[in-house]
Amino acid sequence: MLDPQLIRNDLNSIAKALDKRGASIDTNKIQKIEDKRKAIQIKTEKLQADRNLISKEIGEMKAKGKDTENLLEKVTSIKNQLEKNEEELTAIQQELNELIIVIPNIPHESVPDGSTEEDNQPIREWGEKPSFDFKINDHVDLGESLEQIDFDSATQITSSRFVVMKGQIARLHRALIQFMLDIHISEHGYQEVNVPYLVNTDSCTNTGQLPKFKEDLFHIKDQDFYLIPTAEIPVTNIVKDKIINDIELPLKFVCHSPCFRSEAGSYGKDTRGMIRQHQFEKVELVQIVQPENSYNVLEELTLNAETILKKLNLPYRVVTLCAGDLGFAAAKTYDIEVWLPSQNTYREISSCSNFESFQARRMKARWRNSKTNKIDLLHTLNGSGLAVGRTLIAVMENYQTKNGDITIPDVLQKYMSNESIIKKS
RNA sequence: GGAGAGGUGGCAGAGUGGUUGAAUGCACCGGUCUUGAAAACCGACAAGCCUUCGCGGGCUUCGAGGGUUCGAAUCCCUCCCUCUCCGCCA
Repeated sequence: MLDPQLIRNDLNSIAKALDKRGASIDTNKIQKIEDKRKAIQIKTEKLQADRNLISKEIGEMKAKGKDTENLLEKVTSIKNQLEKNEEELTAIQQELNELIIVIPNIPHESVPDGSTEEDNQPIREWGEKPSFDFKINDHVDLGESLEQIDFDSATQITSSRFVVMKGQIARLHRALIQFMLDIHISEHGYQEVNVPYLVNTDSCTNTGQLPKFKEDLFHIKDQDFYLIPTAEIPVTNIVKDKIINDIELPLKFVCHSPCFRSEAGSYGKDTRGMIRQHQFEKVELVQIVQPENSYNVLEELTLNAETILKKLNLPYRVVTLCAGDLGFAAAKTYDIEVWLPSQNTYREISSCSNFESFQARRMKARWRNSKTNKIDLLHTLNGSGLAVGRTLIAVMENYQTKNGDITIPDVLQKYMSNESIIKKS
């Protein structure tokens, strides 16, 4: 959520900034409702003050045993007016809130202009793309001929966009999770957390998935819970309604979790293989920081995610998302894209964002400055470190051999009984 | 699932209709004292919102929502959560 003060005082500059990301707001409508809100609120609070004063007086009179008939009459007429005003105020505050809650974050000044993926700005590349002296396969062909990836069974069990992994591939998948967690814990100083995979409406609203993107989520109707599309939701909401002392900051959390996405609206997209699934696993990095540090931390967090790819020796590049491609709550985002030989292109494997105070304001996550004793909103950041399914694909494709086996990256071998190759069993 | 108890400020814990946004203790912050620290003493100490250039003034909030009342932390209703015992269970 944007700062309500800003909305009140400088609506036009917000509109201008949002224009950059291709979002528009009806400034006239908002201004009109805001003006009305102000008038009604002032009037309502005046009436409340009057009522409080007289009620207090009645108490004093009664204590002295005096007659209160006059005062009661007076306060009754105030009460009737007040009820009407309070109703009106509630209604208009709600109307205003509904308008404000769907306004996306303002892009940071360093975010490049642009409206689509095409305008994203590559900022660095790492690693050497492998060259093969044989005809390469994609992960689907590799996995199926190894008989360790089974889409048919998954479809039978549930539906399309699910997968069954078996044997060494399943183990490799798990090894990747262990590896990622271990690096982030012991080399990058994150604390591991294990969180609920079902979350309530409030939590989803705080991080920005609701109310606007309900159709992307799986919803448990009976309980009004949602399956998490990312650990960002439960992990970030750890600081909901909290005031954190600055000596405890930054909070750095790493969390492995499954993620569930309905993928509504991506029907024709990535239908082959494990690129886009309804269920996948992810190791998520979350940092809760002081505002002045958040852009340095965005760089740090992105590098933390990149470290995994470096250690796996997978070629990748980092791009800065242009304003038009930014997610709803993000002020700035770096995407990390891994090289997929079968597609001869880079594919997103991590998205690292600074949300500034956008999420923190919604969840009332604040910190106390121990020098001034003042309270202020925190900044929140997160990024995948990394998406496990897509990392698995990248390993399979980049490490494939001529006869269809897969070499196990050195850093993963200790998680797989020191095996060095995945073969058909 | 059954029976009972309870949810109050950073924490602990008073408060059952009227000047209580809330006693008291602890923690935190400022000060006195001290070479320094501790102790002791003194003082300050919730958040959000509205209004104002500022000083200031006002409103709201005692799990959430509704109700009764001139007035609710306190009474009534619904929901959520926590704890204890029993049952069931990975």
